[in-house]
Amino acid sequence: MSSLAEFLKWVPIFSELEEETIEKIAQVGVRKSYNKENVILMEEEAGSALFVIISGKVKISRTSSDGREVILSILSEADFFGEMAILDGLTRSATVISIEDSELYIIQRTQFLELLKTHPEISISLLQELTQRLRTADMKIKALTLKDAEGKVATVILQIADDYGKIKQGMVEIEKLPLQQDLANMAGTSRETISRTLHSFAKKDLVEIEGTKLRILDYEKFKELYI
Amino acid sequence: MSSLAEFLKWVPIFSELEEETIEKIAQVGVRKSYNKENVILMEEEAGSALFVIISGKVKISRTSSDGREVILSILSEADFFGEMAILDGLTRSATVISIEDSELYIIQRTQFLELLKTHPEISISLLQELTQRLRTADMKIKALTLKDAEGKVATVILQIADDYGKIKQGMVEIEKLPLQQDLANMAGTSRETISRTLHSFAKKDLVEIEGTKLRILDYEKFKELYI
DNA sequence: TTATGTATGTGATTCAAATCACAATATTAT
DNA sequence: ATAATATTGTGATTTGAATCACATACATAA
Repeated sequence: MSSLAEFLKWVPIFSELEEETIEKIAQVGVRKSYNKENVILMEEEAGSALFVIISGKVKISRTSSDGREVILSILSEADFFGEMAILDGLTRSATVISIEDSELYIIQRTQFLELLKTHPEISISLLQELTQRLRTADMKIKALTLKDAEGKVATVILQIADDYGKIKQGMVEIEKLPLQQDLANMAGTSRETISRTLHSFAKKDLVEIEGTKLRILDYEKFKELYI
Repeated sequence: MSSLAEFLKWVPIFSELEEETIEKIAQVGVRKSYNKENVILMEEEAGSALFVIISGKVKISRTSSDGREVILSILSEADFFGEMAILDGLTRSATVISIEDSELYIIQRTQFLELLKTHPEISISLLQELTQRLRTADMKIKALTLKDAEGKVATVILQIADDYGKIKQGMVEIEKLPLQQDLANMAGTSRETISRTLHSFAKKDLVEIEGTKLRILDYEKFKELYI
């Protein structure tokens, strides 16, 4: 089994498939590397493909006419994107930029649609993934609508922790917190508010900050306080 | 063909199916009527089913601990809800309340999953619908993050117009605008801000308000100004 | 019809958070 | 190592929109 196929087995939407099918998938796409801060996809761009992240991290964002940015999500290893344009044929609604050196596996639209047709079980996994994303989006809308700055920041921290936090002796540790400006663009606040809020969390002994690491000292309590 | 089946043919996720399949679907569910302002589903409730709106309107909302409400969407005839809990098996994340007398068609989880298995083409339509919802959610997140009150109100007005506005001599008319408090809960602003903003739009000759009707005088211009 | 509740309009006030401004650190390149 | 650049911290000020407070208009029921 090729190493690419080994990897694809870990991608949720493919994990239910038989080995031979995965081997086939490992042949229809191409690998491509991107340096940090490279634009992978542009808003309004036509043409479509499914992108699976082999390694690295990317941010999905939308930008306003005056240049301000909202980061809709940060994706990493085994996550995928590009499925919306494939499914409804409309142009891309967001920009994708690598925030670390990244390697992607790219499957063209037609090949992916073919896969969907021949392997309906992929649809089910996809439906589950989209459902999950909708739940997250709804949660974000709720936070943006009802919570104050502190609550919004907490929501973003919790989301990052869920996505790639590691549990270390009862605490949840985020190895490498995004830049404050990126956190601000995720939370819908200003960079200064992120700085002040993180320090206020630390003063309340809810988190511990050490360089670029952030530890949530009592995850359950933190969640309860701000969800 | 039963009148219920006639109706189901118009529901996007079923529209691709053969007549006999639709007849079958028309037999596995039950019809149920709800008066205005009835709670149809509660947040955190377990158990699941797919609900298709035969007539009427419902609002999907989430409520904070202090009672403030975000309206995530308003659905009407041929729209459906409840698919998230079915697909991922988690509890409901939102409350559904009728805002008009409504009639719903309810298909239980197991029956619906069975349908999905035997008719994979439903998955594709479902994927398209969820994709559409994700696009809308992302747009909302962008608006809530980047736009000022005026922009948020405009976004909500445009969304309502897209959902059930009617084109009348070049203008887009919304027959029955929701209450200002509901608009506020959709836009993430206060009721007073809705009142002031709508009047400001009217003063700028962007819209015309007549009782409960709202006409967007130049839809394209309005869109361009605020999207 | 009158009254009783519901929804809307609008000024005045308050307040949370954005913005501004700049110092203090970190990080990266030369 | 030193300079150059990027990131973070923090006070002071401004500002947009929430809140408060109440008048007016509109529905619905008695």
